[in-house]
Amino acid sequence: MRKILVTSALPYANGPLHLGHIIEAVQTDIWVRLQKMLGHDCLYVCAEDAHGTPIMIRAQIEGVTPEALIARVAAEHARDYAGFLVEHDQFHSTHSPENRKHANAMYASLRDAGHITRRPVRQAYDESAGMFLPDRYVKGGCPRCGAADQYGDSCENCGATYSPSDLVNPVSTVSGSVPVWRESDHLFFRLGAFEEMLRDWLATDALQPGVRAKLAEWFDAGLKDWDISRDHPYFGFEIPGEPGKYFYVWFDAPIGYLASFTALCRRTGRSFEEYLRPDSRAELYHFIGKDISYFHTLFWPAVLAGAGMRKPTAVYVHGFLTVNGQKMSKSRGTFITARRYLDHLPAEPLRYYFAAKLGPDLDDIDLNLDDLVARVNSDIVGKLVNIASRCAGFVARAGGVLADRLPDPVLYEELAGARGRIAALFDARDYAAAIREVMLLADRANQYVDHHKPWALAKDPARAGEALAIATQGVNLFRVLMTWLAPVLPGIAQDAGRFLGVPLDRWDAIATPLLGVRINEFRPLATRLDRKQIEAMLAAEAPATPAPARPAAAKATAAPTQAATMHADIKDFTKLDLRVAKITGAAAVDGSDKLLRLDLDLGGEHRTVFSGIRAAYEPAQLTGRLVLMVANLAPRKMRFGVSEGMVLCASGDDDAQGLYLLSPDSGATPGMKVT
RNA sequence: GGAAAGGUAGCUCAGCUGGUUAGAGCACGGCACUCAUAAUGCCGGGGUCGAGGGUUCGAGUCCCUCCCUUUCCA
Repeated sequence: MRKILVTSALPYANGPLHLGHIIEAVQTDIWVRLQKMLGHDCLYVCAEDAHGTPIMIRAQIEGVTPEALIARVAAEHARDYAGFLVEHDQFHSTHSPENRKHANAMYASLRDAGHITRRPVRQAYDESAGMFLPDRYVKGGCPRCGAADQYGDSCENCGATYSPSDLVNPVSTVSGSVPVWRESDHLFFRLGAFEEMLRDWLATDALQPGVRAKLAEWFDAGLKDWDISRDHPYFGFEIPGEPGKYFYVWFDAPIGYLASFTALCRRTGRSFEEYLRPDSRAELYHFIGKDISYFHTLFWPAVLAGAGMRKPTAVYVHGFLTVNGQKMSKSRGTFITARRYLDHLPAEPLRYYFAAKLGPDLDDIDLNLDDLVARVNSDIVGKLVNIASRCAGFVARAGGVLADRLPDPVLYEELAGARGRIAALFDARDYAAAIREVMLLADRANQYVDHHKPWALAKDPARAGEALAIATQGVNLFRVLMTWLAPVLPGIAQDAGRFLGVPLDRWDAIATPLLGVRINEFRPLATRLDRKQIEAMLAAEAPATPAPARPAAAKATAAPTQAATMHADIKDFTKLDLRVAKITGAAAVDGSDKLLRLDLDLGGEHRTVFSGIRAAYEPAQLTGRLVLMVANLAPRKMRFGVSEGMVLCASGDDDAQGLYLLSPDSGATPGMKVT
């Protein structure tokens, strides 16, 4: 039995999943489900990618610990994957004991074998925040075209690439201060030592032609050492024997595959060694997007080999997702999170649509929303499910039991006999070709029913048996087709299995038709999509990622809140002294189940405020975060002391909707006026 | 800036190493049928294959230039 271990890329734990994540997860999930149906021992593992500066900073902005942030995001991710019927055998985290153990051990192997070197790196340093700044956290003018407000690695205006020190008037996006340049020692992985091994690996069919070409370019450019350490403060694993230095997030991220698998092994009693030792006969596949092929086709195999483990059997790279022909865009409303999609539409149509467009190579995939509706309605409802729907009545009226034999075994074999070919197309990840073939055969089934007209036969009591036979043939053709789509449409396949009285979970089960058995009442297996659902989704505000202020784009359809009833003039507004404040301390108030006592720094001035947010926030989460406050609210004497202002929160009509502190964007400092 | 992939009917896509009148599904028009979630079947209109050059007896398919789209660049 083939033993197969499959991964898809780890989602980063600083934000929600969007459809770009989902297409990869769906591609992987379909492949895994196929292998399982074929009878192989196939496992699908994934994990949260939980380390790095962006997580640390995001947590600061939200006023929570990194651990709390990644726990929350992990729960959201798990919910969204489940919503799209993506079934992991193990879902873990890079911030786990297993990952620390593997990262340390692999690093030690590399170091002991002489693959690690050390040299100083000059990097932007934010003195007020006390941290080194990744390129993306320095902004400034492009040194080539002069465009303002560009990231430290490349210019979005002219496409130039450079380093942060080249920027004109660089600014830290963490604190808004001007960064200085500081040197510190970094650890490097010496990739060049693995060139020959990588070239050999490249010669196998582990990689698609497009990826190979890309690799050849990298070889030509010369393999550079890879910087795998970052200095304190950093959210990650401290490197053994290197106080104050941490593994770079991209070093321990792919190791997360192994950590997740280790957790699975412990849970199920499998042998990690059997899969990862250099001479393992198990297969290891990574599904990834083309943006991270560098990490997976150079560093990762080299790290594995350097640590005495096997290399991946293959890395399968897919293209990017565009929506309606364009890059997903927040301002156009086409930046679609998984949650937003699921709030308005069912998952399986999208799984089908992605499958119908996914090929074996790196082409980008376009999600055309009108096409989605048309295609799903006509293929799934109009063609496929229709076969069962139109035949079920004849079987039911004849007593609910299928005929004892097929009237057209040749046609049955014509369809069922294609199973090897279709499995091969799915296996080669040419889902689009597989779907085309299945739908062509679905047409044959509808033609068959149409040609033999069971409804005419059923009218003649003497020929009622013939009508049942035709319907039996139709139901069996449906079973064949639905089996093939089970990896793509697992929920519908499960319902179809209930209708047929047998599960559609084995690819070869269709070698023999279903005869002489009772089947169950037919219930609609899929409903049509309505373009209105698409429109509703596009109109919905993307949660958690408010669109940038752009009045012209504001939808007139946005429901006005009841607050917009009374006008305040500018004088009313200027009476309020709104300020940015930093919480320097927070504690529960004895004798009150609602209040927290907050110590606030207003840029030199200190205030104490009692705030009724105890139900929504743990005091420990709050220290250090920035909030907005009304600084000139008349002091109010309370039982517990004097409250010298009020912090601002958003809330719904009732407590159940929660309470949310307001924060300024990064860059604001305590004491700034809000106007 | 360097590089890759793509530009084929209104829409989404097939067209392998160049070879008879360029295909499918959807949409559209006509007919048929009524079992089925207004589903299905049959027939049909519709493309100077991004533009321009070139190689060839012959190019959507090879070469060059340009335009557009998407993506990647440790």
